[in-house]
Amino acid sequence: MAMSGTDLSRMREMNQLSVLWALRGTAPSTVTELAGRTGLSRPAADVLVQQLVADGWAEVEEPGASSTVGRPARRYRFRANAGHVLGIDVGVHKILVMLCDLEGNLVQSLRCPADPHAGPDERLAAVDETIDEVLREAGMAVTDVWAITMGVTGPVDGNGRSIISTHLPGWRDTDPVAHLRTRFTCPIRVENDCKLAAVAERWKGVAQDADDIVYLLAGLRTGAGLIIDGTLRRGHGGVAGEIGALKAVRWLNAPAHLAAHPEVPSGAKPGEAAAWVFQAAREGDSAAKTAVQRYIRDLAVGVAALVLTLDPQIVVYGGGFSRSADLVLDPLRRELAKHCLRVPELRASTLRDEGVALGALRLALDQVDNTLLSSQLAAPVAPQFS
Amino acid sequence: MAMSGTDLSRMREMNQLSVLWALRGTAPSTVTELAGRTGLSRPAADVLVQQLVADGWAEVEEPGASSTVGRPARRYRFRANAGHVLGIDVGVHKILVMLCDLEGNLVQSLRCPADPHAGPDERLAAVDETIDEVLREAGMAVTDVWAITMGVTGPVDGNGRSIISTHLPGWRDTDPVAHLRTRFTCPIRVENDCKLAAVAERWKGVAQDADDIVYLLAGLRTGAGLIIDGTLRRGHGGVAGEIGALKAVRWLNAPAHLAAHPEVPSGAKPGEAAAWVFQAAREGDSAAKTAVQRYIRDLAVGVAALVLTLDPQIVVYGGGFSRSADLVLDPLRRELAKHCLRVPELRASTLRDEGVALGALRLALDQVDNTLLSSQLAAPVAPQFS
DNA sequence: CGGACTTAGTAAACTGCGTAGCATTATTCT
DNA sequence: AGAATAATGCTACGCAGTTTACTAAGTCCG
Repeated sequence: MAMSGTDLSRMREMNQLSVLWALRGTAPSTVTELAGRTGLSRPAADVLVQQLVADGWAEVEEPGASSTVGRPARRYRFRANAGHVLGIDVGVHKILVMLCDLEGNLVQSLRCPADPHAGPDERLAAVDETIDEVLREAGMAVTDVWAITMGVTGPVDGNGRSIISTHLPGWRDTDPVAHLRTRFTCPIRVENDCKLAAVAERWKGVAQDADDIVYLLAGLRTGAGLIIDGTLRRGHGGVAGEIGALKAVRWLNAPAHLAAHPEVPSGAKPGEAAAWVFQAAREGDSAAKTAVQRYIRDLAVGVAALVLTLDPQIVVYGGGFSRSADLVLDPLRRELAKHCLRVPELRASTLRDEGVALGALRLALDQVDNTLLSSQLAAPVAPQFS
Repeated sequence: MAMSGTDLSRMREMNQLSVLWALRGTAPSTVTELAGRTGLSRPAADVLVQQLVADGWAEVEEPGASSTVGRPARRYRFRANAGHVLGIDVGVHKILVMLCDLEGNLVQSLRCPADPHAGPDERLAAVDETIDEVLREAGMAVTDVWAITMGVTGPVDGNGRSIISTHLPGWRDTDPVAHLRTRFTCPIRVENDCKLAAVAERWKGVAQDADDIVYLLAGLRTGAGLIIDGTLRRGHGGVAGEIGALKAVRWLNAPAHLAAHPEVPSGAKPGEAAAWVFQAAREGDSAAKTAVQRYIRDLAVGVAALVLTLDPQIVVYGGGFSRSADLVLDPLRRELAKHCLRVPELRASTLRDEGVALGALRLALDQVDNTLLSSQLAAPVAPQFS
């Protein structure tokens, strides 16, 4: 609560920001609309929006065919393409790079397969190539990128370095932020994949209406991302949500139930085996149904621990297994009812394998908002460093 | 981020608040000091602080013997006794009422024993009597109280009604907020005791330096209160932290280990039995040491679940058993090291049985800050309703 | 003991910002 | 074509904080 005194120039800054926020995320607006939305008088809104145009934050749309009586109004539009941000999902098997503008509209994206055994140098080189390709196709230069967020598996510290464990080979000794800094001068952030996917659900997924969310990344590995009071929570050391480490919580073993089915086609990869068991269960195979049941029973203990701790409004079931959410949600809900005082809503993610990259985009956009659009409002150029 | 436009009158309001915040919690200040602290010019700080004096928020201290060169300055002081708040701890065995001024200085407090079997009407009557006695001794009228927060055992919903379970007999069907509203028109809040004690640790306890805190109320019942990013978290339904409900977490049984010692003096109450076992363990009794060990082992599972979920900076061990923290902290730390990825600091509370009431005071003060000292700054009178 | 020095308090002029109100302009309706 | 409607542009106004200058009230030192 360290309020500080304000003078007139700061007031103008605030009002300019207020107009800018009123401009964003809406259809092109007239000055009168802006005045109404900001609570400012029309002349004030007018000079402020014209300043925004002069600075390059907004652009004018001259009146066309008017549909109503009276003099047609000029409309002003936020220049969403003044800058762009990158969201990157570095997975074990794939790399996904997305580029969007300042309003979050997807401009370009590219998925490229990755060698699961590739070391950090090789993997980062593949990331670089994918980024280059995306920028090339979008016709962007390096300086058009205002922020980058990258998602990786496993816990990450405040500096973006992997700690404790990760399934990216050799990643423990890598500093991906430093790598990206050799090419980009904008703010760069590296974050855990579950946490990013959680952010994505609140942004464009099934949890847009909630402020307290537990997101489950369910696949061969199970992880969680937590949003409390609308904000992603990392914990003091960046390992919030890693409930699977508790021995009483059988998250490590839970997916093993699925692989243990006796009739799984030999030679199937683990992920395919799980999908096969889910399908068999859907078709009535009783051994498969038992396997799924056991998986859910073990999964539920960890989810219950998270739910009892946080009392969220919504639990989102995402990750690779969310394609089989039809088999999981109802039994999981019943299991949770056994454990929890208050059972939250349970929803299946619909973001498929794009959640991590989308969440990365959102965090990068947040970074831009905090750096450029809050404290001081300069002309639109890429912010430096973080 | 719904920024709204500002005009000059609002700017003055903000600056007045800024001066008020600069005035609070510090020694009486000169205008020059205020100007420096707020970033305003000296004339501006001057007229603003004089307005605060006129409104009754501040008072002047005429210059006395000056210790430095130059003309001695008038000093201005926040009028902390312009209003007061009540913090109430309604326990099973006792009622504790505290009264403090707007800067949090304790003005009066009174503890009075309660009949464990008393019903809600009788208990609330005792609360009323204790409040009256405190106000009488402090020479305060009902209208001098600007906010009240009351702590009770067990989960509480957003309206202050007990849900799920509580150990106050008959409390489920009581509306304590409505009861207090018959006498007080100020904002009233009823909150779970663990949560309040957590708030107290961050305010005046051992966790003043942390923003992410797990507080354990350890006694015959075990409970938890969570502070994340400096804010008390209730969860969507008010049951955040109730990890003890999980069967894999043996919090219900954990204290039973202490009572099960074969040589506990017969006729001892459960609380005394636990204290006896702790003392015996301290003196080397091996059966007692085993009992404590088992208690800690079971306690640790639940704590680990909370810690793994939230990754806090500090875990505070409070509640009735915190007198025996010397026996608990080190073994608990070792147990946590087995379960957790990152072991947080573990500290013992020093607030004895005053934590709940202190936390209640703090929340009541927060309420005053939000109502009176933030949006609009009227003359100092008690806010109405909540 | 008195003048130089330091700091506080006060009053004026100045600048900047948003508001209110009115004239002007562009379009539709009759 | 003229009335009605709604946006735009312009000017005078009031208010808040800053700057600057000056006065008041102390201390320090020769």
